[in-house]
This record gives sequence, C-alpha cells and structure tokens, in this order.
Amino acid sequence: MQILQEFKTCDRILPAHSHLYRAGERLNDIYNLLSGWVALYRILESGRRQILQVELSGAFLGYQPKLVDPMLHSAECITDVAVCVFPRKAFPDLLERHPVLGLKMIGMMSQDVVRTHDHLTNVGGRSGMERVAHFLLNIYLRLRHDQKAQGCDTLAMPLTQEMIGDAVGLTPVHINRILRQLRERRLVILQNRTLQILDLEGLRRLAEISQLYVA
Amino acid sequence: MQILQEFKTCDRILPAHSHLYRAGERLNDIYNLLSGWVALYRILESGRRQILQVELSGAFLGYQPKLVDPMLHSAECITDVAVCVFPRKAFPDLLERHPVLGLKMIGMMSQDVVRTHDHLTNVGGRSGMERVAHFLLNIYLRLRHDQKAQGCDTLAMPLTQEMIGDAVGLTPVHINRILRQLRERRLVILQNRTLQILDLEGLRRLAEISQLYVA
DNA sequence: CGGGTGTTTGAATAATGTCAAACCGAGTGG
DNA sequence: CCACTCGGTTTGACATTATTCAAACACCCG
Repeated sequence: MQILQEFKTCDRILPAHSHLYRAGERLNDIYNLLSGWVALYRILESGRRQILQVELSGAFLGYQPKLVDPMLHSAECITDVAVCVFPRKAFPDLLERHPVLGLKMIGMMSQDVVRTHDHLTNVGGRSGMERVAHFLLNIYLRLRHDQKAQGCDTLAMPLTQEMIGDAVGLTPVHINRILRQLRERRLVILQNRTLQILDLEGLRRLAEISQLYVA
Repeated sequence: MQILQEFKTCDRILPAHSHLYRAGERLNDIYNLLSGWVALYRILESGRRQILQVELSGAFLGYQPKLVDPMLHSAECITDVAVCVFPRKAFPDLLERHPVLGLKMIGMMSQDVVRTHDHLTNVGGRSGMERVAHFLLNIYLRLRHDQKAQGCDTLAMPLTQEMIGDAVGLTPVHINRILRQLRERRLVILQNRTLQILDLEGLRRLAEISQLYVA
C-alpha cells in the first residue's frame, strides 16, 4: 500500500453536505476515504433516493467498470471528510506495474459485492424493524471494528432519520415509529445524533447478524 | 482471455435444480458460466430467501474476498448449466503473471457491484409492480444483448413466480397478482414458462430503465 | 426573536402479507 | 388409459405493515 503513496495527487478536505461526485460526472480521480462518513446513492425518477452504501474510512470511492464512463451514482459527504486523491489515468498502468496491487483491488471490490449483497438481503428480506436494527448494528460493528474493540456502546451518528429511511427503503415517518419501538424494547436509543446500544445480543438476534463480514 | 484457457481444469455440466455451491462451503474452483441460468441466493433465519442475482452466460462465479473463506451465498442451477472450471489456488499466481487479467477481473467485479446496486435500488426504491417490471425487463434486455439484437420479443423463462418473489422481495401470491395486472395492462405476458414483451416502451417507462448498464 | 431543518404524533388510506382453497398440467404407477 | 400426486398457479377474504397527509414540536443558527 505504500506503493500507492507515491501516486497520490494530494489529500483533500470536504465539508459535510458537499458532494465528492455526482451521477453523470466523469471523474479524473479515485478516492481513498481517510475519515468521515460518505453516502453513495441514486435518485429514481420518482424522486425517491436509494442509499446504496454508507462508506466509512478505508473505503475506495470512484471506481467504475470503465474508468472513462460517467458515474452511475452520487457520493455525498455526511460529515466533514478527508480523502486521498489518486489520478484515474494512472491506474491501468499502475496495476500493470504492481500486480499485487491488482490482487488487493480485486479483494476490495469483492468485499464491496459482499457488503452490497448484505444490504440487499436486508432490504429485500426483512421486516421494517429488523431492517433498521440490522442497519444500525452494521454501522455500529464496523465503527467499533475500526477503533479496535473500544468497548464503548455509544457513538456519534450523523445520519438523519430520513437518510436511514433512504438506506433501508422506508418512509422517514415510519423510521421514526420503528425507532420508538426499538427504544421501548430497550434495544437501541437514537437521539441527539447519538446512537446508544442497550442490548447488543437482543439486537443481534433481531437483526440476525450471522456473517462476520465486518470490515 | 485465451490465457485463461490454459488454466482451466475442465468443463462441467450440471442439471437443473442442482447446486454449483452452497453457502458455507470452501470451494476449490472458480467458474465461468458458459450457458444456462444460475441463481445466487442467501437464506435468512426466518426461512425467507433472497435471490441476490440471476446470472446468465459469461458470469464469473465463486469469487470471494478471501479465496479460502467459505462462501456466503449459494448458487443454484435454474436450468441445465455448463461451466468452465478454474482451480482456485492458481489465481493469485495467475494474476501476478498476467496483470492485464487482473485489470479485466477488476472491471468485471465492479460491473458486479453496479448490477447489484441496480438490484438494490429496484428492491428498495420501487413499488411492487415497478419492481417486477424492472426485473423482467432487465433479464429480457440482458438476454437479447447476448443474442445480439435478435428482435424476438418472446423468450423461455425458467423462473417460477416464487423465484421472482424471492428476487424482488415480494410474496409469490403478490407476484401473481402483479403479473395479472401487467397482463391486463398489456405490458408483458408470462405464462407456460414463456415471457412475452408486449409493450417494450411502456415497460421501460414503468420500470424507468435509464442506465444502459446492460452487459 | 424568527426561520429552517429534523423529529414526533395522529388518523385515514394504500400496499403487501397471510391463510386457505381450488385449479391446472406434467409425470407416474397401476 | 386412468387415477393420482406434485409442484406451481390462481383467486378470495382478511390481517398486518407501511405510506400519506397534516399538524405540532424541538432545536440550532443567524
């Protein structure tokens, strides 16, 4: 990964609510997310938006089947964000020169596929409450994994209820009602932009997190 | 791609309803789908199953973030299937030796991501009828794309209504009612394992297929 | 002190799921 | 050739879940 360092153009800081890129744009760069939260999403003609993925630090952003094609989704910074910028053009060449890197990339992409499969399974296969539970738990686990098992059960949650709805395919009002139920059942509390896990095991059961695909 | 030919172990034929692999298995091989339909799916503890993807000829099957890890989903042959078999172990080495191939693989994987994003958007963001329309249209377009614009508007459809339900996240009964409506609205007819597109444009509008991601 | 964005709640409506039964066609064994 | 079963489809009545519309509320920011 140090190889990459030599190729990076620069680091860049983006404020919350700004866009890293938008659907339809042709990018010159590829990004590595250093810190902050980014939402990948698509807008349907109906006006609804589907959040495809919430990306946390470490993620690779901006890759496309054909590098010159326009992006099919948008990437919005939910919080302030820092990214490492790589020139898009250099990539094919770079990969030829360092095959190991290609292998690494393939691994990351297929990791991406798995994560998206998980999200799809969640949205397509579970009831509202299960969906929300799974979604929150997923984020909680990923964050805790990053910060190496810091046992804390409470964390900052920059997502609005509307965003959660856009992610799991439910109306914001409905999300609200579900959150109330989760609170009443003493599983999670989400308020003041803060997520507090009350009953990790109970949540796990409800959300039926089996795969430890966390990473 | 001819490089690959030298590495292939053999070709293999599988009958309909057999499994290429099951969740939890550690595979020795990676497959390239030569002909037939394969469904990738996961089973939830609730018993529901989510079809993650319907794969048609050309697809690469069996790749995983870590090649030695057990599979997270299952792959069932919907029709009789022919696959080309590659030894899993040879892959890292193979990629080191032929960097171009790595680039190709990355492209395919990211294609996979896009397709899954599309499916996710469909399931999470659209109403029942739109979902079914989009799903059927998607398959129709992919097949027609393979057989290079053979103008025929009718094709063999080996998926049961239950499978369609498992793919788009709806009950089989509901799928049935939706299919009736689609028939009554003279958009598609699906019966006797045959799919007939009556009004391509109308379907397109309903399903709001904008991206030409077909491939 | 506004004004805006996000949250919370209620009541009415629409979409989807559940249960149960009938039906239909293909294959099978008598 | 017939009865039979079996998987898949079709339909109805009803229960549940989620959406919509509307209003009140809370909070932060200028």
